[in-house]
Amino acid sequence: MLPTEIPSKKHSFKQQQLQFRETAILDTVNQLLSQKGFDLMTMDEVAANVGIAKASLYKHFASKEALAAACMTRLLERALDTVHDLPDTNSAVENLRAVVRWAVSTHLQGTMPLLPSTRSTIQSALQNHAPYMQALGKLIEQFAKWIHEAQSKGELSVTLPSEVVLYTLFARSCDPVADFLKQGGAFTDHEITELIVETTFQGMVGQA
Amino acid sequence: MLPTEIPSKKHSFKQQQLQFRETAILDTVNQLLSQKGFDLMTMDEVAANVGIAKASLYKHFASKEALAAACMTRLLERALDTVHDLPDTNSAVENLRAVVRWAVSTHLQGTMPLLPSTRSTIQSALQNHAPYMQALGKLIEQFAKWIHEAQSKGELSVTLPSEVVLYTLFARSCDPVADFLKQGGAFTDHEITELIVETTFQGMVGQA
DNA sequence: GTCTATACGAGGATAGAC
DNA sequence: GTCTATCCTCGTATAGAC
Repeated sequence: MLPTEIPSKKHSFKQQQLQFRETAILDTVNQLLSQKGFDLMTMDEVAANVGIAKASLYKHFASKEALAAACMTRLLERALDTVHDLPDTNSAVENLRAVVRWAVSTHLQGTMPLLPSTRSTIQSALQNHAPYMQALGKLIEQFAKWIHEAQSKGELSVTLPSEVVLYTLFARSCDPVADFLKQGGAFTDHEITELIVETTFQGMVGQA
Repeated sequence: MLPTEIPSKKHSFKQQQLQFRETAILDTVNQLLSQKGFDLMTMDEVAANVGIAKASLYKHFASKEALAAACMTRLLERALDTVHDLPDTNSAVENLRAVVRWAVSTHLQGTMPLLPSTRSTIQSALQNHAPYMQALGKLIEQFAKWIHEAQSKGELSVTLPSEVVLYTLFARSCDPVADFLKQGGAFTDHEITELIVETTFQGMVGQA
């Protein structure tokens, strides 16, 4: 027995509207997560900013954790897109620098949800969210490749364990230095980004 | 009219006990602040860990904010002590490295309260707490001196604005890289500390 | 100045009408 | 699947006895 009351055209339109609203929700969450982090973000706030009732939020996402996980997954997929769009002509280090540049500048625009520090309650929710973990795995795999290549070419210190490089890349994406410098008001977003990329790769001592 | 009922000896003893308990409270808070940060730390937890009733806590400190501020002030005073105890033979850069080393290793021991990121609610409470701001001012002054000296000697990149160096010093004290590496279990605390100090000053590229 | 008990608000989540 | 109204837990802070 086929359903008779809903033509497929209207169904597709409904689906689109649903999709549209979920995108709006995730945009709001993305913004709030970058401004206040998971623990300080409230569902009331999310609902108010989206312009819907809190109960409606729970029709789209089962919990605050699920909402944050969806948002973080979307972020990782965007990161993968960014990585994919890098020019083939880049060296491995140039790619790594480009990723940090993208992350810091996203952070400065206020659209970089705080990456799960060891001190937030999302941490475990993320680890149980398969799509997030899968995207993260892909990203890490790509980074590991570049790190290895850069080290074998001498573009990156060989004495540095690759984990240190990997974690440093992630950590710089939410480096509070960016916030402090922005708050100071003496630099443009672009200048701040370059300063952080530079200190990350060249250090504060600079070239001898 | 002098008080008659309390001999000065007993009074002093009472004072000592009070001091002792407050130290115990601050030790607990210090530990909890480094494990969970301000927003996730609860007063129930503090009271339980100290072994006193929550109401008693409020006899010593007026609010959660006041408690955190006292703890952070004590931390800054310890930092000042550390700075003061550095050998005179050190160069400016060596002093800066020593400070980062102290901070990271304190962090790894679980006794480094998270420095006020722009995303916590303590931020404003700290700015209104005179003792904290005064200690912070002294520390910044000393750092600024060393940064200037190091740059004029060419021990630190001259193209780097001093604010960037200053903020980076503070940021590395609560660098999540340390937590990630510790969680990985592949390195000792000492190794982690040296890796972070090294990447902070020499960068990931290393010496050409 | 320590305790037990409680007031009070905030926030995550749900009920039930439309 | 959107709304209003409500539940319930947790966390800050205080009251009041000893």
